[in-house]
Amino acid sequence: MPELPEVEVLVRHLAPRLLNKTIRAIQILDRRSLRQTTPAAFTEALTQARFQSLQRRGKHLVFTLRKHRHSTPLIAHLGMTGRLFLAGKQSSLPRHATIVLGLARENLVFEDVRRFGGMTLDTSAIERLGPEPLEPEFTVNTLSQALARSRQPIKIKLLDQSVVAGIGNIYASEALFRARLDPCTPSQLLSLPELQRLRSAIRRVLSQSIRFGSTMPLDFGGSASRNGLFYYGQSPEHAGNREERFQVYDREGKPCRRCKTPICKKVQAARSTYYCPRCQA
DNA sequence: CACCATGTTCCTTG
DNA sequence: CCAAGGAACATGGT
Repeated sequence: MPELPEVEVLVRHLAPRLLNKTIRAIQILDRRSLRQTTPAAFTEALTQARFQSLQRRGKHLVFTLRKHRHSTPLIAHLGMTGRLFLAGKQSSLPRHATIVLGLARENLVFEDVRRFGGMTLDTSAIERLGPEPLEPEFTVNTLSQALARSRQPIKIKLLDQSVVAGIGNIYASEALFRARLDPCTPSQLLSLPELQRLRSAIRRVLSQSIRFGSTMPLDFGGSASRNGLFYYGQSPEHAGNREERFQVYDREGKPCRRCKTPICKKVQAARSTYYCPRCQA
């Protein structure tokens, strides 16, 4: 699930549903999902705390809770396979549920098959993030400065969360296709017009994907069998539309939508990059 | 069995 | 000190 658009849609879904609700009980089923804090400290800080706000920063969910007139931040990251959802108290927990925050009538469930994600009270990871790509702070100037001294391929640099926050492996390829840039271009060689195209392409593809919903409709589609667990983006028109949503990602060998040339795949920094060899020359 | 997967961090090397 | 590359983390799907 987790790149900026998916997290954003999830945040918009959860925020109004959590507002002013109080955590009554906490179950930590797998302490590996707790980062930089002990179960005791986590439970002590959050039990009887009330949800005041929920925002997104990069791929992180940032909850602000209120307890004894103090604000406590709670950070969640979904890693590769993390999910966060509200479920009725009577519904059974999924196999890989790791942390359950019990509210009055529902549970906020964190589940994570691979356990690359987690929750923490430590905000330091947030502070190291680069600008929010959809905010005015993300300018050609800041992008240019972040890339100026790097010879690394631009595709790899886009995955660096200190350059710009929230882009992952899917949207890095998608943004470069829309900007018509070769993923292998050394970052410092990008011209000003190219950087403008890249910034604009990043903003367009992220905004469009937020509008569209989740990139992982099948994950949510399976929720029906889980009785009561629900997610965003599970409307029928979202089923099986991965192919329509992406211009290049996971489309190796299929015709470029713009020029019909077969899409290529190559490995950079141990991750797959997809691109059109003609449009992105 | 082999390889691949939406992410991040830590260690090593230059 | 910094940039860059690679392994590690853990599990499931094809």
